[in-house]
Amino acid sequence: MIESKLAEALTNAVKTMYQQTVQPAIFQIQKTRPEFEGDLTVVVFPLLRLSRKAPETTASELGQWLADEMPEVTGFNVIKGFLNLEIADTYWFSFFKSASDNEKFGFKQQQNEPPVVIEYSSPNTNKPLHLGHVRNNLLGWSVAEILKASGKKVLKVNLVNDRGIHICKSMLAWQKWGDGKTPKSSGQKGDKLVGDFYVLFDKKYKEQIADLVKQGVDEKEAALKAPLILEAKAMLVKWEGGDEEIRKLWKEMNSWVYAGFDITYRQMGIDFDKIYYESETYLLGKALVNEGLEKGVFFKKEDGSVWCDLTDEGLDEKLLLRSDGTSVYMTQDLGTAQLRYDDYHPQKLMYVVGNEQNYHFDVLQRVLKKLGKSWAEGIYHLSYGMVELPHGKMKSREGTVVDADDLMEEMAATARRTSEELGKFDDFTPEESARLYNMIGMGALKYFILKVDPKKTMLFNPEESIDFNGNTGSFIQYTHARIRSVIRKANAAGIEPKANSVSGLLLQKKEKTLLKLLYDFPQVVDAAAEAYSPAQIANYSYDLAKEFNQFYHDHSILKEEDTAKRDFRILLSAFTSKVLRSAMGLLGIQLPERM
RNA sequence: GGUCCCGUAGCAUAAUUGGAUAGUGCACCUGACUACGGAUCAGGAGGUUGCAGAUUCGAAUUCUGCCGGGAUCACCA
Repeated sequence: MIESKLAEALTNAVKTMYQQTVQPAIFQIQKTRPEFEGDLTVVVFPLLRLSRKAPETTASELGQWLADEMPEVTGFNVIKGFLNLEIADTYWFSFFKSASDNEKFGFKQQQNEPPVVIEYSSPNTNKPLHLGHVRNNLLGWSVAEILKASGKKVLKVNLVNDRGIHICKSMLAWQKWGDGKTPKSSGQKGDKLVGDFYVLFDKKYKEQIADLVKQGVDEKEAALKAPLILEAKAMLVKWEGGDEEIRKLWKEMNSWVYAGFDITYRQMGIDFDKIYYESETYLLGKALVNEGLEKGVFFKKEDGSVWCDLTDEGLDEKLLLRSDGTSVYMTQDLGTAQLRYDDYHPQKLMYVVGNEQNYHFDVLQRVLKKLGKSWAEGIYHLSYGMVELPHGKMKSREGTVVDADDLMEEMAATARRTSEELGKFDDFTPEESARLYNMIGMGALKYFILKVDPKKTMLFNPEESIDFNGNTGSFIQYTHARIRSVIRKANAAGIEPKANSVSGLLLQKKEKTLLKLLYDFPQVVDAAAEAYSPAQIANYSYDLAKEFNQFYHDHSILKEEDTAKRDFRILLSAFTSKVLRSAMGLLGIQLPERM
């Protein structure tokens, strides 16, 4: 890499000219802004204490040194405290030759070190997936892929919340009013069917509360005493007691939900290496709590409830076991964390969970540390912002929840409409066009969501839907399709150039900026992995596509008469399409040959 | 009220992590070889980066205090 060579040369320069010994890392070498001449820029302000000279003088001296010492440096200019360096075309060409054929360009080999376990999705089995899950799923999947690309071993895991009072509510409603309805008998998707019964429960429960209030019962008390909620609680006790009939129903209804989730996940294009179920792990937490009691790091109150005192760390006391001995959310998460650690001994335990749970994960880590689990240090909560609608948050009560399946279908339908308006492709079979519209719709959706910095709250406007023009997934897909079209044409004309035959050319301006941008890709992957940010990959992809379009606009490719230039441009285009595919692949977005 | 997060053009967003004149898209104007694919390209207009201080060669970015928005502080998950 040229940057490290420059840093090394600068280290020598400082040693020789200014008699100072420094680490190469102190040199700030960045891309030269397009409005200035040059390729790379050294910021000299931090070096003034070494040179004890004016910024311009220091920059000139260092620039001269580099120009003398490094054949790659063909020129330099100084503006204020910025030393702009020109890098030889031969350097960029040699990069081009070494990288353009490499399918894995930008991807590191897997390092031999403990894995990263990343949990995402984490659905409840009482309702279908919605827009919030979509952001979660896309984010988790993409971060996992980016980490893999940066050389990490990664395990994607899902934790399904398949037990608890909320599940019992759906079950109870189905028992009472379901008439034996199944996904098969009704033709309804399993998660939707179960979700409907959850909603039905809520409706009937509210009616009961209202009746009680009419009879003069206090509203809070009514909520606790309504027959339906008592039944649901009784059912939960039965479930925990292993009641056969209840367990059977529970298994069946959950299986409907899983079949429904599978369809949604498949359509979304996400997957998991392992699925944990809370019903299988919730007991482990209790053992940990007992361990803490024995060690004296937790304490029991008079009513029998167990707590962890975090007041000396600026937090509150945290409940770990109810007075009746049943476990709470925290208890379960302690258990699953331990299990996950035992399963994989990971270097990092990541949780992709909304920022509403920041406090929960802060507490989780602290409690585990109190238990003396040194691996708790590796817990990382990848906290992301909520998705809001123009009128505010999604509220199931107000019917403003955006269903994941509906959304994806709508996206594909919009893609179809747009394509038809533009009058494309009569020669596609129905299957081919369906695949394409799906690819475009999902690409738009994924890009729209992933281009936003994870930690930011984002706004989603269903009416305006998602753009297909400008900074969008479709723009990048279109760019790719156009490149592929050029290459098809070239191949059809019998032109199939090889990278190592390219030589003796000078880079045109747009060729150079494009090539330099391609050169950046590996660093972008690293930075995105470091920051857990698919948004950085999305922004890079957009810049790259935009840059290519400018190049494409300014220069002829196939019509270029100088065959050496023509061949180079074909290869440069092919290289671009490859990197676009790699980058967008990290976001789970496919790029079509035609669109 | 305590703790944490966020305020960038009408809207949506970026800024190489403290670097040059704060980029980009949508929407709005104006243009583009009679298209190697116009879902494209070029140009215009739009900003006191919520406000006020502090730190320094240099601040959207760090610190302090306000203002505004959100989350959380459950024997819910």
